[in-house]
Amino acid sequence: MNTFEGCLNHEQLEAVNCLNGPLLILAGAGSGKTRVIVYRIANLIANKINPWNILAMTFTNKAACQMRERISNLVDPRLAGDVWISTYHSFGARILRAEHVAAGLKRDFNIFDDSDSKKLVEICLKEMNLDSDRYKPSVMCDMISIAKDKLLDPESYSLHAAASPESSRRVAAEVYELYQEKLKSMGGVDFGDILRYTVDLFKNNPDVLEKYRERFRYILIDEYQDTNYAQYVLTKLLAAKYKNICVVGDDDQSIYSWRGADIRNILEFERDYPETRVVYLEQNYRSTKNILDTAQKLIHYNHHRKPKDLKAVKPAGDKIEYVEFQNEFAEASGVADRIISGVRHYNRKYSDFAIFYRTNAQSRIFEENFVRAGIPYVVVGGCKFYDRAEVRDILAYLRLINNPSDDVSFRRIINMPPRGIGKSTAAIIINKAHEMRIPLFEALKVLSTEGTVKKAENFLKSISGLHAEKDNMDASEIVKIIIEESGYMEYLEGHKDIESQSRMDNVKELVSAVVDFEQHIGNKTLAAFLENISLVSDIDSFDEKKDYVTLITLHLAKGLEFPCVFITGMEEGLFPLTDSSMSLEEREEERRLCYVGITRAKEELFLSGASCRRIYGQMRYCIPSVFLKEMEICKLLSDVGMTDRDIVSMPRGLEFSGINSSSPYTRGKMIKHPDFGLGKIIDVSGTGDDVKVIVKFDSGFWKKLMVKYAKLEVI
DNA sequence: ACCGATTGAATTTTT
DNA sequence: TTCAATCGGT
Repeated sequence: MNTFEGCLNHEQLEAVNCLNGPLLILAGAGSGKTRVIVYRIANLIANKINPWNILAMTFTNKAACQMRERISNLVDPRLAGDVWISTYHSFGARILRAEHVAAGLKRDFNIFDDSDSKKLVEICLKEMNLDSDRYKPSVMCDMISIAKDKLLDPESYSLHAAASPESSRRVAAEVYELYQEKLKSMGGVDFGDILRYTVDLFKNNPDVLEKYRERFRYILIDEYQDTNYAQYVLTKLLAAKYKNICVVGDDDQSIYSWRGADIRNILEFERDYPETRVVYLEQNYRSTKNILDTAQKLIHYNHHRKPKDLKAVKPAGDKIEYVEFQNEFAEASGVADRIISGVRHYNRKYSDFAIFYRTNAQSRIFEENFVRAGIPYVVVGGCKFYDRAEVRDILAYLRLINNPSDDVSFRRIINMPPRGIGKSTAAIIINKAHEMRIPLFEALKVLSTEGTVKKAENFLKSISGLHAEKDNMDASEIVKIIIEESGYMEYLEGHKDIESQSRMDNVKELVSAVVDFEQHIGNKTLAAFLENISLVSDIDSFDEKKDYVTLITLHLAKGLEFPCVFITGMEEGLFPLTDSSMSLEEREEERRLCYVGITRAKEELFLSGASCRRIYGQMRYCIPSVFLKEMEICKLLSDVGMTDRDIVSMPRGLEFSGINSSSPYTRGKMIKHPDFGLGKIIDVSGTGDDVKVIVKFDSGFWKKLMVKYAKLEVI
C-alpha cells in the first residue's frame, strides 16, 4: 500500500504488507512494533478484509484502547470499532459468558482475582487440617495458578506431582483438587480458569470452535514472548484453520516467566507454523545511541536468546550517569534535585521523568521527597484502588448479589460492618452449609427460617431482594442501595480515626466509578461492571497527558517510554532481586528486566543505588549491582573481590546486613582466621560487642563470624 | 463478640 | 519498617 510507505521503513513495510499466512515479527525494543501492528490492521481493512474478522490480543486493556485509537486515526473509526481488540482474559471471559451453556458454567459466574483465590486456598488448607506455616497459602496458590497456566487439571497435576520429590507439590495437588471443587460449586472462575475453560470449550465443542475460527480469520498477538502455555494453545486452536496469524515479540523482553510465560512460544513459532515468514525489526527509533549500546552490552550477558543487533537511529546523546548515594534518602533527594534542575534549567516537563524501581516498597521514600520538594507525581500500581479494604468490602456485597453462591465474598462481609455474627455464629453457618452441601448464603437462609440468626435478618433480606431484581436494575442503583442498607457508611462514620474520612471517600469514589462505567460502556448490568473491574488493572488508568513524574515498577514500565528515566536501587540483592537459591535462568530474567528498563529511556538515563539501605527496618550494606559492571558503567564489584559467580554461590542466611561504626573490620579488608586461614571481608554488621563479619575464605567457603569470638587478624 | 496489643513475615504480578 | 493475623482481656 503506497499510503504507508512514507511512514514505515523497509522491514516494517514488509510486515505490514504481508497479510496472509503465519508471520513472526521479532521486534527489538523501540523498533516500532505497535506501529506495525496498527498499520497492518489498517492495511487489512484497506484490503477489504472485514474488520469483524480481525482479532488482536494485547496484554493490557490500556494497550488495547491505545491500539483501537491509533487504528481509528488511519481508517474509518466505525470500521476500527469492529475489530476485536482485547486481552486474552477479557477475550476468554466474553466467550465464556456467551457460551456458558456449552462451557458448563453458570451465566453469573464471578471472576476471582488472586487475593480471592488465596482466601479460598486458605479455607481449603484449614479444612484439610494442613499447617499453614508449612504450606503457605500464597505458595500453594501460585503452584495451582501455574498448573492452570499449563492447562493441568487437578488429576493431571497430581500425576505430575506424584513423581516430584518435593512434598509441597504433592500437597498442592491435593489442595488444588479441593480448591477446584469449591470454586466450581460456588460459581467462581479464577484467572487461570478463564483461559483453561475457553480452551476446554473449544476442544469439547467442535461446532463452537468452528464458529470462532470462521469469525477470527486474522489474528494478531502482541507481546508474544509473554504468553503462557494456555494462551499458546488457545491461539493455536483459533488459528489452525486459516493460519493467518501474526505474532509480535522480543525474547529479550520476556519478564513474566515466573508467572508462567513460556519463551519457547516465540522461539519455536517457526516450528509450529512451517510456512512462517519472519521479519526482524532492528532499527531503534526510541533511544539515543548511548542508551541503546548500554542496553545491548547488558543483554549480551544472557545466553538463552536469539542473537540480534539493534541499530540506533538517534545520535549518541548524553552519557549515562550512575551515582552511588550514601543511603536511600540521599538517593531520593538526589533524584528529586535532578528533576527540579531539569524542569528549571533544561526545559523539561515533570511528565518527561519516570522513576523505576524493582519493588513497590521502594516508592514511598520517593513520594515523601517529592511531596517535600513540591514535585507532582503519580504512583502507578502500588496500592490499587480496588485493593483497598473498604472498596473490596462493597465489591463483596455486589458479588454476592450477583452470585449468592460466592462463599468467599460471603465470608468477607457476613460481619462487615459488625452485626454480631462472630466466630461461633459463623461456625454454625459453615457447619450447616457443609452438612446440607449448599452455599453459605443458602445455609443462612435455612437457619433464618429456624430463627437462629436474627442478627443477619436484614443482611439476608437486602442481598436476596437485590439478587432477585439485579437484572432489572442498573448497577449504580444497586450499589447505592446496598451501601445504604448495609449501614456501611454509618459504620465508617462511627470510627473517628483519621482514615475513616478517606475510606468514606473511597466508597463514594466506587459509586462514581459505577456511574462512570455505565455512561462509558452502555451496559448497565451489575455483571458487566463486576467483570470489567476484575479484568482491568491499575496501569490501564495511567494517563501520560498529565504533567506528573511517574513512579513505577520495572515490570509495569514495559510498553512505556519516557525522555528521562531513573533506574533506582541498583544494588546486588535488590536489583537483581535475588536470594541465594536463585537459578541462573532467574538471574537472566532480572537482566532482561533491566534491559526493559533501560530501553524505556529516550534521551537521558540515570542509574542510582545506595551504599546503605534500610530493608525491613534493618540497616544493610549494599554493593553495586553486577549489571553496572556488565553495562561497563562501574567496576566496583572487584573492589571487594567478588564476581558474579561468587554472589550466585553465596549461601543462604548470609544476607548483607547491619551497619558498623568504628571497627577495624571493614569491607574489602583481608583477614586471617586461626582455623580457616586467609579470607576477605565481604560485609560487616552490628555495633560494639555485636560486630559480625561475613568472610569469604580463600578456601572458597563463606562464614558469618562474631568479631568478639573469632580471633581475626587484619592483614 | 469486640477491641487493642503483640508477633511475625516480608519480591516482582499484564489478567 | 509496615502490614496482617492471631491472642487475650474486657
